Amino acid sequence: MEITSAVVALAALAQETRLSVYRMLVEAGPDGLAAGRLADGLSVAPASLSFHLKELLHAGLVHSRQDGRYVIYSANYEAMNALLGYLTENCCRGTTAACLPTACCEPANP
Amino acid sequence: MEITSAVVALAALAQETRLSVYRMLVEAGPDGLAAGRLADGLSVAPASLSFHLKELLHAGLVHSRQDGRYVIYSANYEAMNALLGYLTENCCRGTTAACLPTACCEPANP
DNA sequence: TCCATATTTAAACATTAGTCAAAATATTAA
DNA sequence: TTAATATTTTGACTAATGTTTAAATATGGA
Repeated sequence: MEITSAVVALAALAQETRLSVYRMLVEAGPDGLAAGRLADGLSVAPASLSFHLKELLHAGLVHSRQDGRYVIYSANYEAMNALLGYLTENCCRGTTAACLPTACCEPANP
Repeated sequence: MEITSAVVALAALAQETRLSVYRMLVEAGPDGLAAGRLADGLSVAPASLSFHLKELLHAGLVHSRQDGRYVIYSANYEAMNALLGYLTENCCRGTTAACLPTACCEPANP
């Protein structure tokens, strides 16, 4: 992963509405949710939601597909994993056993 | 984890210099690196680096400690893990077995 | 004490991001 | 075709972000 795309992805998630949308989609699973569902669930104005969904799309964090008059959004799990991998890459130069997201290195010495 | 602190952490990482600094610290391990080392390694002006380190500190992503005339920064691995956990929380409602960063859910259906 | 090194702070400036209101586009149903 | 629903686009406005230069603070050694 390139640092530029990591920055774009992180910036996309670094906003409360978008992070909420994203987490809703992560929880929803591969089937995703219609834009209107997201707008209702989060009480966001449609125009605002559309703006944020475009950011998430542009960052490659979500997919969208047209379904009749609805547009269904879903999380891009591959992108998510690539991002998490990028953040923890070469953690502690691999010297610590459990250098994974759920237990990435020991706490720093006090 | 609160959404507010997640947003602050993500915003802190959503900038090329800060992301580079952070990854350098993640790789360095608990011992950390002096500010000057980071500035040299990344060719960033000291004032600019200081600004970014403050952001990372404020976001809780790094620790700092004074060591003589140096200030040593190190990654806060607990904060990192909390953030990654927050992003993948309740992924696919738990219906998919391998719902973890290294393999978070199956790809969305095409 | 005085000087050099290490780091932070402050101020000014240009750039970018988010929100809102209004209008535009697309799809379905009557 | 007309009306209603779903979503996106545009433009205007305010606020926040990142860079640079210069000065300030702190530590260690001559």
